[in-house]
Amino acid sequence: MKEKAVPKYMQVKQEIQAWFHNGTVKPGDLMPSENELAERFGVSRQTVRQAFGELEGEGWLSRIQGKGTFVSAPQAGHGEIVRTVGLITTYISDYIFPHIVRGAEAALRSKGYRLLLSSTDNDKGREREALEMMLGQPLSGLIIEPTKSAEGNPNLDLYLALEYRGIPYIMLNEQYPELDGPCLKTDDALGGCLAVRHLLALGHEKIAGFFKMDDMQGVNRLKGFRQAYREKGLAIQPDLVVQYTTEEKGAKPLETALALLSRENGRPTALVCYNDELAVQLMEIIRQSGLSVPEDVAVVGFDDSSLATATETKLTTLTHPKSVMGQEAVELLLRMIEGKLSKPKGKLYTPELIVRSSTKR
Amino acid sequence: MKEKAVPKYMQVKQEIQAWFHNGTVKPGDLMPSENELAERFGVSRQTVRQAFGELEGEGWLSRIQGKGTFVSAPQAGHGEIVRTVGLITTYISDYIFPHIVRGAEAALRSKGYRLLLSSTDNDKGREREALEMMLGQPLSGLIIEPTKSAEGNPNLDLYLALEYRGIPYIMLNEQYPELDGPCLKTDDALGGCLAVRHLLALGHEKIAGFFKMDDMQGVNRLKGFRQAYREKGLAIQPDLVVQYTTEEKGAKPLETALALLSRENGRPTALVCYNDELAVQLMEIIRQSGLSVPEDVAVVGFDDSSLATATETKLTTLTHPKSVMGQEAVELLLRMIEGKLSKPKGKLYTPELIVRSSTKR
DNA sequence: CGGTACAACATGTACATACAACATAAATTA
DNA sequence: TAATTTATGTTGTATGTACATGTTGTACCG
Repeated sequence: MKEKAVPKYMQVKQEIQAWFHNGTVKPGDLMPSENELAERFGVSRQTVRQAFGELEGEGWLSRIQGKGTFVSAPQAGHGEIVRTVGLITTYISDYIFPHIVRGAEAALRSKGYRLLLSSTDNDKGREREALEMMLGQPLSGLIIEPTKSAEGNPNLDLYLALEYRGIPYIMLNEQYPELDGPCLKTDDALGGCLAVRHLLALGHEKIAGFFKMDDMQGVNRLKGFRQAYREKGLAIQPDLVVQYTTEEKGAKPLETALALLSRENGRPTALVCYNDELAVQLMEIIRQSGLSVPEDVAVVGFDDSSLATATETKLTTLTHPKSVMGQEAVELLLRMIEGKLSKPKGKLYTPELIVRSSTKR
Repeated sequence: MKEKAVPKYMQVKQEIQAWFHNGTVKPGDLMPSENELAERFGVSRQTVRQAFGELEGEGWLSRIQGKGTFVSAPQAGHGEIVRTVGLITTYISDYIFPHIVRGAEAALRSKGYRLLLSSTDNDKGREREALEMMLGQPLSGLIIEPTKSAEGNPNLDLYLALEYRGIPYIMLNEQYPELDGPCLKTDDALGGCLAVRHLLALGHEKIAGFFKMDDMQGVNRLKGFRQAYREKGLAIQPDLVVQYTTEEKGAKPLETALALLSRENGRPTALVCYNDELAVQLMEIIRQSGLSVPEDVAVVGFDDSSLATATETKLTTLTHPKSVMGQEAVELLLRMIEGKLSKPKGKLYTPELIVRSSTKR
């Protein structure tokens, strides 16, 4: 997955396009001269010319020999009503995201809107690409699942461009702290809390937790995990809390689990997993360790995905709105688009614990 | 006599345009290389490039790195560049379809195209809705997975509209018999054949097959199923072939399997399942019948989905290109869009048998 | 015979230079 | 003062070089 081959003139072009979006330059303005930009970007004048040439071809700029280069007025559209909504998720193919997409698509189709889809693979650079691509043509509104929401927002300028252009948008699952638009999410802290309360009520004391810490969902689920302990006046054994990132998810949590499970004493009797995907992997690890679920080790997942019931031992997990979230996001967004909403408010879904056969005692 | 103000690149451009008009070159032709023209016109390669660049922008030429410059088909371009590709699948959220979408999205994003997504839920009415919606605004091309491809095509008029408007399209998985566009699919008959051959080689004789018959994939997989029997000179026991439709898939195959497995004598020793999804469900049925996989009953699935390895008993299954199919569909479509393909041809993927622990003896 | 490696050639990117054409404002001149 | 010239800065044209990247056919090798 290496695509570092972005030509300079393309970078220049995108940078300049960003100026249009965020209002650095306005229609009618005189652009800096080719030579000045060349020096500012550290490229040759020819390279700037190539970028300008494409932008002129696309109608963003108009050049007048001897005078300078000007920003074109936003082509007063063909008057056509745009009925297209963008959806940017972190992943498309994995896990619960297809259900979110599905819910959104169904709701949009029933309203006569088209769905533009893109994904970021949890990479902020790709998030930028996706936003720029969507902004390149007319758009009614946007639904975005933030990328690595716990780590800041380098694409803030593009979100401001959205607001500048009056395109409403909604966040899914988490909100960037820098922004204040509406957001639909689950009460992840409560979910973590419910999971641990359930296990404590079953008599478990050594409960290990595995959380992905580069998005707010993991952070909040861990927060709930700790809160449940506090409620009981218990202290958490630090080495039973495993934190990892997206990049590490293929190995670190599995290896750590294997190490924890092979302990002679102090072996955890229950695992709280960041999501069902990890839970299923850890159940496999448990089997390989010669232990069984739920007799030796109880397991709790998150999201109530299809994986939860595909395995032989059905997984105890917490619900996630999934397709309902996609659907309601669209409904809220369409009301914002149609201007029928004064102050859009997000929604906090309350997760429910589904007790199946992976927890006991 | 100061009319010498015609730039060289403009003269070159006009000269080349004359070739289009007087038939010196025809659409699809390969233009002489930049270097050759530069020499012929007595100008530098850069000057030729500038002329070519404008002609490309106006739609006369298309350039392919490494191959050459080609004369475009005369399309009544509104000049406006549309870079949006539609993708219509039967389902979005389930099974292998997210992977196809993912492959397509990644390929499109890297080429600067946007992806319009819709789904039909395997319903021809919704397929019509989706097509109409996509046709409602400018579109570069379309990738479609046919709905119930074994049952005819009531939306033929819309496909003809696509051709009339010069919008290229590609079929996935199956092709409507009425149409003859390019199609990417797997060799499902071979897949069915491989599955049965494998089981016969293991000594199984009573092999039951479960096939969804309202799309061509199921029909072809059954065809391969029967062919493998013929090769061995064996006859198929008719009641071991279970056919069902999308609407029946929730109950009929499961109930029939339960009935077959509870037979005193004549119980099948192996099941060939339309796909992994059904295979996992049938493995559950087998467990409920007090039997085990693969000791009592062997199971073969199709598509090598994530379900195949999520279960305790890993599933023997046949590969499906999945995301590669989405990616290659996009690559083919973009070449068609850019007019760089004279006669687009589909592709037939060869499935491979992945032997895991669900087959034995 | 089939696969690999490589050479040849196509377009793509980047930089450099030089001068021409044009617009504008300041300086000069009638 | 008004017209003209000049200086300066802009984009436009033209050419050069160099290397990167993608495609294709051929020669080679197993």
